[in-house]
Amino acid sequence: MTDASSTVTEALSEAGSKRRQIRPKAERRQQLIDATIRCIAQHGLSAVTMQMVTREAGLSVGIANLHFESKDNLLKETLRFVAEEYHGGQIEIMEGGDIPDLGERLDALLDFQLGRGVTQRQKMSVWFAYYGEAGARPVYQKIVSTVDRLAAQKLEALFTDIIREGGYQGVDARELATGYSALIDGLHLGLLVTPRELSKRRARAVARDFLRRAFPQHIR
Amino acid sequence: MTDASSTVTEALSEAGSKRRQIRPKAERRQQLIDATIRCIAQHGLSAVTMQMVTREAGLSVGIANLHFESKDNLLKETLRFVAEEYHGGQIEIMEGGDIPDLGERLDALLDFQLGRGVTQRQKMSVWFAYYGEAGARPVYQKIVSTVDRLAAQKLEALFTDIIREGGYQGVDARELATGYSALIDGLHLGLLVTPRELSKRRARAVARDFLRRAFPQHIR
DNA sequence: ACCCAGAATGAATGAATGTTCATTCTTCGT
DNA sequence: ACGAAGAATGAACATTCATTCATTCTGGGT
Repeated sequence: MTDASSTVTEALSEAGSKRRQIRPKAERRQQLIDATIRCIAQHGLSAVTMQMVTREAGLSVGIANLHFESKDNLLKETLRFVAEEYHGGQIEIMEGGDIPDLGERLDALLDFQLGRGVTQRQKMSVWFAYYGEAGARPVYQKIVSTVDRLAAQKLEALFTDIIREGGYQGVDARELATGYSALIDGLHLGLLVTPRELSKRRARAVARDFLRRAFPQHIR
Repeated sequence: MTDASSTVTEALSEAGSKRRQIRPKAERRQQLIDATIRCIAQHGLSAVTMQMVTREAGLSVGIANLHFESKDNLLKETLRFVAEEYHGGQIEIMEGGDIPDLGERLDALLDFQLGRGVTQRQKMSVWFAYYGEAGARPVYQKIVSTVDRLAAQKLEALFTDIIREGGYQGVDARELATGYSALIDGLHLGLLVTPRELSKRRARAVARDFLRRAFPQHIR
């Protein structure tokens, strides 16, 4: 800790050390996925290169093919990670034993979907970069479909509970869930492509409005 | 017309003639843009090459750089074309002197946005391919923002008229327009990425539901 | 103190791609 | 019929990038 060599090592590691470190496979994988996310957000999916990603991760080019077999695979795993993180977060809230009140649970969901800071914007970029390619790449479609379907079911279940609790008439949970999901996706798009026209604040207001119109007793 | 050489020429042109044809600049540009759209839809934006596009157009590689200076420019112009076509169509309907009844005009708009056949799917692919890159490419953001802003204004104006005509209370035209636009974008995404989960029929029903909830007297 | 399994490196390789331009060909006005 | 303007071609070039692998290095086990 206090001897000369470790001091040098730490100083170098902050500046861009040449010192080689051996770390477990799982850690390196995550490190590379995180770097990939940052690169996609900053340069766009089509401009991402292996050199760029490994440089961002502070590692050599060879290592990417050591832990992932190929660039294609790295990109695929990155999508899987982002998809599972995003949908996993939603699902946790929707199942949420944490929040017994259904109206509050809806609020928490909305906050998760349209809240957060810069990080969220990075994830959004990645999200839509893959959507853009999904039309031509069945692999991406499949990854997204899988997690998407589960989240859709949970949302429908939550809406069903709310409809029952509120005794709302003439409302179809499934259709409403489809609409709400699409609305959130569309708002994400707006935040990404025309941030000048659509503030995060207004996006939240729009989504809340949708929910209020459907479940007036539960929202505000 | 009836001599041997022209017969041969026509036969060859149907099979994939080597015969060189000179055409006006505007026509060649459109030909290349159309080919680009098909290539993006089929292979994804990141996989598109100049060879692919010019081959699809039945032309040589050199011609793309003759009419557009570079690949970047061809892609930019293709986005501009798709954006203007899509938003132009919407705007025409919304201004629509053709359809005096406001409810019917809404219906026509919805049909335009979620109707059409295979062609529409191609355009959607292109649309979202660019959205995916927009986060990292200000040029794309600008092209989309420009046409988007105009369409948003027209939609807000139409909603304002409908609100006045129906005497709807506590409804904000601007917020509703933002929500409706986002909903349509989200439904397009769903149609593109998870066509198995979301049929075009159901997408239309969801959008119609949104409008009915806001303007019950005007929709069905 | 020593060793070695395997983690990490990065120069080298070959394939793919955007762009150029010397050349060929078509069309149209005369 | 002829010639010039310029549209069209595609082989050649330079660059960029994913992938490989011979080599180096690290850290835990003995």
